[in-house]
Amino acid sequence: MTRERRATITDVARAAGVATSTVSRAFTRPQRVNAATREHVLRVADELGYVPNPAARAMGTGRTQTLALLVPDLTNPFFSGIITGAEQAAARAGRTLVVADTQESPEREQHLLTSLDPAVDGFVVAASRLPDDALREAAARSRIVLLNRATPGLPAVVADYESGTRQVVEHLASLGHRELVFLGGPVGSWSGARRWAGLQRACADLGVQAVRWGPYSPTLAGGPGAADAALAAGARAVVCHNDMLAIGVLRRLAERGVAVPADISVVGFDDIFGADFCHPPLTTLAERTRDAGSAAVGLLISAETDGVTALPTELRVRASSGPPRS
Amino acid sequence: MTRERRATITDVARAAGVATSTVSRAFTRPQRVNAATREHVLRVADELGYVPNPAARAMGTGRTQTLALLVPDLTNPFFSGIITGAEQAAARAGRTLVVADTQESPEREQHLLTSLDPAVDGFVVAASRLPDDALREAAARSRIVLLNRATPGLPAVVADYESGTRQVVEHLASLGHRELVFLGGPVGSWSGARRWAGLQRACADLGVQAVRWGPYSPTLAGGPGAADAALAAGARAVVCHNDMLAIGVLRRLAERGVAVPADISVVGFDDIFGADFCHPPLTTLAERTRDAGSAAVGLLISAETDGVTALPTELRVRASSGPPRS
DNA sequence: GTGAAAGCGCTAACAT
DNA sequence: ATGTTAGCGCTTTCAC
Repeated sequence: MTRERRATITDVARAAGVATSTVSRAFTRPQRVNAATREHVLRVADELGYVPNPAARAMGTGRTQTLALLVPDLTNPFFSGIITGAEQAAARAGRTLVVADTQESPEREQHLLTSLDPAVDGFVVAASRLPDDALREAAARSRIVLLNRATPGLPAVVADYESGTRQVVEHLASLGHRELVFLGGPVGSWSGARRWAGLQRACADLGVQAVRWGPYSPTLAGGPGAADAALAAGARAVVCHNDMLAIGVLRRLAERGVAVPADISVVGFDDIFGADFCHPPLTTLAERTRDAGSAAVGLLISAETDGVTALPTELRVRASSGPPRS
Repeated sequence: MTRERRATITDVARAAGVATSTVSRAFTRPQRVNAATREHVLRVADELGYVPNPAARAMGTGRTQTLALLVPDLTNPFFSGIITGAEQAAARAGRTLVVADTQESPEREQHLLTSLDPAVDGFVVAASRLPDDALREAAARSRIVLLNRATPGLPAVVADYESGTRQVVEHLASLGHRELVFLGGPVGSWSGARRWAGLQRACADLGVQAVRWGPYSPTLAGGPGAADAALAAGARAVVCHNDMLAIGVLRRLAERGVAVPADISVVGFDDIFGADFCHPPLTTLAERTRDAGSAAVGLLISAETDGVTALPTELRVRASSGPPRS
């Protein structure tokens, strides 16, 4: 099968009887070319099936009109919302989005940041696992917006964990809980640290005892270990690092015949797909992931160089939390 | 903040005291350059933080080392597996993957196929909504591999629906069901058509009555309408276009106090994230989406031009299906 | 084995 | 308003 050679700007120029620069302008600065000529050029281009070659365009301008989104785990539905939001915002702005999976690996994240650099105009890095100085160094080369991670000097979009964790604690306290266990995720997780810090502050204010256990894997697979530990210690309310872990915990508790929420209340973070139809439906702190994804892309495009955008969160109370059985 | 200018091949050549062509060769044809020179060049390049510019490379060669994946709906977890598999296969092969959402729109799919064309070396188009001739036309310009869609002349990766649907019908028949209702998805859906065709054949062979209703939206939102219709007609077993719809149906049945599976059995397709922890856990035909994604990318890279790869499916029997209450 | 030089398709001065 | 021309960073003949 022989593929047709793509029409170039030169082909269009020749067919339209104008210079290549006119064709170029007709596409990039329509107002800077006579209306009639523009019409004509555009029509000829269309007939020839001409589509500008972004690689060639990138060479002259240095801008690729492409943005990269780095996520730690493509299979985690939490990031689906972010991807969707980012993709929409990029598409709206006429940019192409490249999505890459860092597989929770700082090395791979670092590698992508350098190898993709010449190919893109900037990065949205979600839940970065990189140390602050590595991020700042990368930011000296490329435009970077952080998502659910913040470090001084870099623009970031984060969930408002301060208010969010307070909502969680108030909810549990109002149900009569006086102590809670935080089932923590990876030690290096920035959002995990913020969640725990917020919970602690809120607990202190509201007279609730809080302890942190873990780390547990922030996946369904982390559930059994976390659930067993909570059970062994007689916890009556657990707050999990994220929904994946929380759902894993729920499943393990069901296996072991433990009643939720009568025996133990379970709360998660993220409100991922599935949190409302697992059993029992999960009480969780919802983040506006679509908005976060599109906000991050927006910052990237507007060339923001600093500042933290905090997005509101919302506690979704479902059946996994309730008053402790006395 | 002034960003450092990226080192170019010229910088490396100058610093290493060789010609640019030697630097180029050191990267692209390591064996065609003296080992010592190569070492030296590579070391200098590393010191300068040189990373080849893919856009420039693309101009000379015409290959961008970038592949595009088009999906109808990024928020559908079914496609998460495909994205993951495709991304892994692309990364393994040193390619970059671009993911775009067609939003179930043939027009947008068409548009992406042409506008992205010069930017990528080929497309994986998942669950294409385009008519056969539009696909063939696109394939004359770009390299295309279809996923869960097939049309003569184009390479494709599909699930083995023939065997899969038979497993579904055998399962229901073995439980004592003598009739089933297929709650169909979008009319234009190729996989929907194959699923229905397979169900019909299997039903004919096994003496089961089958009727098709719909179309319903293949989303959670499609559930209520589909469930209500099934209920009104007294269906005892429904097979849904996909898991999203099936879970929507499940939720609606729960709302209406209908017992699953005693009153009605529900079966889905895809085994998406959540299918095993919704309530009751959903019996569904699992497709190997990760494998499908990576297989499609593999075909793209190996420049396959035709042939259908059928991937095995597996029925996951869970609690949503059972014998009808007599 | 290595260098010199000609493009790849496009944009952006600079002319006209 | 439009044409001319010089690159952008890299690969690739073609010489040496």
